[in-house]
Amino acid sequence: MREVVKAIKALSDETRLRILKLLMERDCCVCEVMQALEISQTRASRNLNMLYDAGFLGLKKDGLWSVYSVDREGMGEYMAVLVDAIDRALDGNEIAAEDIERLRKAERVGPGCVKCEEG
Amino acid sequence: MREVVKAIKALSDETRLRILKLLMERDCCVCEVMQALEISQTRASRNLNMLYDAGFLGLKKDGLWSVYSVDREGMGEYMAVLVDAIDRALDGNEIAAEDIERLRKAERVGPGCVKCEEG
DNA sequence: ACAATATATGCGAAGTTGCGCATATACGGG
DNA sequence: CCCGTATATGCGCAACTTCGCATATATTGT
Repeated sequence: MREVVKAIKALSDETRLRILKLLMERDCCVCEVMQALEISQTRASRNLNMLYDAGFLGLKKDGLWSVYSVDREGMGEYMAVLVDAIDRALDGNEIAAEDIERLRKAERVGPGCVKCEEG
Repeated sequence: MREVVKAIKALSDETRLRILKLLMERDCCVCEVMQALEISQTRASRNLNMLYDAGFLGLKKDGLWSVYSVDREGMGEYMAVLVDAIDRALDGNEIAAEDIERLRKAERVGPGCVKCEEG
């Protein structure tokens, strides 16, 4: 029961839903998530970690980068169903679409980059 | 997006997951939920209302009683998927099973009843 | 109209969450 | 080994949540 609540709590936040939807598009490192969602590094890192901690995401270190991905095999069966429900619920959502659009232009650069200063 | 977050937030609490699972067993009035979950009247009423407000439950007034039910037709399609996921996740869960067991012995009585005083 | 009962709600206290700031950690290049 | 870069984290504050108490509201029977 505790685990189930934890999983759902991980999904009960707009930032994390946007991240999850973004990662369904493709795997991302923290700085790409920052740019796509136009949020701070702390915020991106923390929320990614919450989804990871709840078991929704996989993490692969690639040099300096932490690359997160939606881990459909690793998560419990009911969690995959939850992910599908969210995917469906946010299909065509404007905010999510804008996030994905910005992801296209994102680069693997960090806090000091021009794009992040602008926001 | 706001609606989706609201729906998931409504599910992100142990009490409300127990209530939802209980109502999948059968429709209940507030006092039955109180007894089954061994929680206060305020707590039962408030959490039922949150699930109702998010669109998961239907409400039918029957005299003095407010009878809540899982409203699969009324809710959005993705919400029904969420409900199914939770049903699956809590299948065989001990706490949920005990709630259902107590529901069998529950009666339509209110705050002043012996059963509620005991808890 | 009044009493009894089932449910809803305003308010406040205690706990939790989200997140910015500053800083720590980890990694690769020179 | 030192520096620059990408990510993680301790701390603290502001906002939000949960829930009990007391009370309000609604409904039924007399």
